[in-house]
Amino acid sequence: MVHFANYSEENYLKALYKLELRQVKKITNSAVAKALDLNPATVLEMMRKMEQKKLVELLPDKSIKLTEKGSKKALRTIRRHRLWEVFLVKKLGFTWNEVHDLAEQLEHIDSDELVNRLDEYLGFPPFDPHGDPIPDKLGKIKKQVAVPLTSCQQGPTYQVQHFAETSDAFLQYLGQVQIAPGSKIKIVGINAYDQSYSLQLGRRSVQVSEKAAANILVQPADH
Amino acid sequence: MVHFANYSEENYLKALYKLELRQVKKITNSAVAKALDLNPATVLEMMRKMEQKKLVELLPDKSIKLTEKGSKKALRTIRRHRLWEVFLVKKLGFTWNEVHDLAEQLEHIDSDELVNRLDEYLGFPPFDPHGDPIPDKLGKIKKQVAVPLTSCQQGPTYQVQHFAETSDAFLQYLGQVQIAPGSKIKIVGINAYDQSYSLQLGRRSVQVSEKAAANILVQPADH
DNA sequence: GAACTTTATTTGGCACACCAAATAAAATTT
DNA sequence: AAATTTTATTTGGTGTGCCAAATAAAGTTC
Ligand SMILES: [Mn+2]
Ligand SMILES: [Mn+2]
Ligand SMILES: [Mn+2]
Ligand SMILES: [Mn+2]
Repeated sequence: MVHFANYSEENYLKALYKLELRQVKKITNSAVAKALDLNPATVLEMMRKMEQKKLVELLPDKSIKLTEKGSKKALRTIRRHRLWEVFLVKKLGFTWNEVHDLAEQLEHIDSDELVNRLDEYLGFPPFDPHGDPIPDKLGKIKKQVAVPLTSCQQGPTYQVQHFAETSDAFLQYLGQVQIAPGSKIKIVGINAYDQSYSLQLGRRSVQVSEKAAANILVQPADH
Repeated sequence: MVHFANYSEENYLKALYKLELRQVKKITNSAVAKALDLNPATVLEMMRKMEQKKLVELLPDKSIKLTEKGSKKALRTIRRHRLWEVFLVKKLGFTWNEVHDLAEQLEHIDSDELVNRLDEYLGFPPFDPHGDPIPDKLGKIKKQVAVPLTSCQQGPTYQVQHFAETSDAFLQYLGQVQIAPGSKIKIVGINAYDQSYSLQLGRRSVQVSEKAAANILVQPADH
């Protein structure tokens, strides 16, 4: 074969889409490199190729933007990924935390017919096992709404979207506990005495007040 | 990723396995090249790498032989291929002639856990939609038995294995109609008057007597 | 057994997706 | 505004799989 479909390209598109979703202000080569664990030089090279293919625009301020075509393509891959995840959990009995890496492979299987039949077979599920919305055949996807951490359960991983407050004090506080847009958070427990939240961020444990938690807006992490 | 699992290697292993199954007397680089539609130089190069990895033996007479390790690995890929084919037909409603190319992609998804669960989900099917046996978890596969063309139906493609007669006259006859081990045959019809068989070989149509058909031993072509 | 034909191997190259190190440009600090 | 730090880009690689053309070896025919 030697030309392995669009394996890499699809991964770049997904990464870009997710950065845009996270409202990263300026999507740079290095941001993408970090997201995909690649060298910035590699990303730059690829971005130029993808610009040729009209999948991205490289703006004068060096930021990268998906074109309509690029977005559509990213959503097709995300659709596949999430539908395979549903299949693995619902039909093959995997648990939700086992399926991501497999879906990372399956998402690149190149056939719209296959994915549409899979969708039908699964009963057109609107969400994947992690709570993320599944784009439909036409690429329409439910807007992901960020919710305050106070309305979330223990267990799943959430990703910080933005904050409901912008005071210096709050932002400084966030810096202190190292919570930023993009951070992945698990709720470990809620203190029965003062309603404060015990959170897990990677290997770090932090404690935040209920007030703070109410201002942290998250959505289910899509893995 | 850049190191796409063992995509190519798996395809070489499958091709070698199938050539051995067809009892090709001497499996050469060019035979493999033809089977995979590659340049012989490419195959040679790959064979040397695979020899290093103890997947094949390169014999003094320049023939290629799978090692035990190589065979096992080939069978794992064949198992995946055939199970996915069953899935596509039984669960997603594809027809048996639509599934091969998809399975060609799916077979390279790297997870034993996945394929074993799929096997279970499908109820441990012994055969794929083309009638080929599916190796079990341990790589055990039912010996494929060749049957006379006279016991086959119209429609599916069969592959010639060997012949029940070895007379010069018969072999010469086969040469004339260009039927050889490995040939793919479809039965187009059986003449009601003399029981002769109308066969399709690629784009060639040939007519053989019932007597000849009885001596042509075939098995379902696995695509 | 010489000539020819076929098959195998070597050689040099290519595309893709990647990286590390050097340099250039931009942003930040002082 | 200089100096410093950070970020972006260029440059020169690498490994994997592939090919075409040249050469070498083996087989076949005469
Ligand atoms: Mn996932
Ligand atoms: Mn992926
Ligand atoms: Mn098949
Ligand atoms: Mn394959």
